[in-house]
Amino acid sequence: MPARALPYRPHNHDACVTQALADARDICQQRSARLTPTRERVLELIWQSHKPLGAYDVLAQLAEDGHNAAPPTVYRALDFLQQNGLVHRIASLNAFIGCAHAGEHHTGMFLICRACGNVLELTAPSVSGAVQAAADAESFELDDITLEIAGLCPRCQKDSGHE
Amino acid sequence: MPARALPYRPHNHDACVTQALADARDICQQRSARLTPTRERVLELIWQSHKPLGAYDVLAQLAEDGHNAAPPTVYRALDFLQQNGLVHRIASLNAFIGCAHAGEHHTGMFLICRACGNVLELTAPSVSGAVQAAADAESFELDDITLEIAGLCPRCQKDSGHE
DNA sequence: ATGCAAATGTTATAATGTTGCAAATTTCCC
DNA sequence: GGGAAATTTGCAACATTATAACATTTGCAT
Repeated sequence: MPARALPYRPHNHDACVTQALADARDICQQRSARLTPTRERVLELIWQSHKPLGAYDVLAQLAEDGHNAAPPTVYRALDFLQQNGLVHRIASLNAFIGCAHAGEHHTGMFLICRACGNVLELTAPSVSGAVQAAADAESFELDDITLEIAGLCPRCQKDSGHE
Repeated sequence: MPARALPYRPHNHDACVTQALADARDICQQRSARLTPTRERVLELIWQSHKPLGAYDVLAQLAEDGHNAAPPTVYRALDFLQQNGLVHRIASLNAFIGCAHAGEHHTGMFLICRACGNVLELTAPSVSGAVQAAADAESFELDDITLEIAGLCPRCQKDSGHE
């Protein structure tokens, strides 16, 4: 039993957050990258759910903290977190989500439920392999893959049957 | 010899444009969708190269035509063209590119050269298959795939060796 | 011709993201 | 510890991308 698809199931989400923050601290330690309070707080905010958060949403939440931040503060924190593999940007949504495989050197693939908004990050070697092969066939030197799947998660498929 | 990867090679680009416009007229005819002058002109502008064009670039070019258009004009034309499978939006670039397989019911995969900016659209059944399988494995009902690969095209790989 | 639906025009505004520079903080080396 | 260098933050202004709302015009069928 794979215990997969956490975002789509009820779970103790505090554990997600705690784990993510602990991982982040470890990773930054290892790379001697500075996980400053603002950066850590932004990461925590991003992790508050499995729905991607826009930069301006983060900004608004910081404002609720009493932190009177401007957009560059948020974008810089997000850049840092991306650089260090702690969050991903979802291009099709202009939003950010906590990385579910921080540190692991992976190619993310995102299943985005257009009903509930939750996102599941997968690592699918067969997909990366096929993409790599397709790029090779064109002699294209692959650098970065954006792979975002929109659709309906299992839970929302059921829900749509009987409103 | 597959004669592939047209965008990355010298070619008679006027033929691309002519063909694209002819295809568009056919397709719109079949679907009784109205390819109005503005829409057709926007499509032509998008096809002026194999580099994706931003909505505001299109707007600027329309302005050069003497067409004093506002953003909604362009976005509406682009929406129409997307609806009818004539252009694709590249989410990672916020830009639009002519569809290389108009009418064919395909899942686009885009190889984006970060040096020259050209984009090659591929149809790779093995990739779509792997993606579909990965989605199935999570019981996710797939709706739409965004797959954009950034990297270096063959030509630009060579060029970067000897400035 | 008239009436309806689709398409376009127009104005304003929302949402997202960046630049540039100054001030503060941390690091690192002596 | 002291001080130069580098990193991080604050801040103001601005750039880019996209949409809302409503009026007007056009195409087309009756």
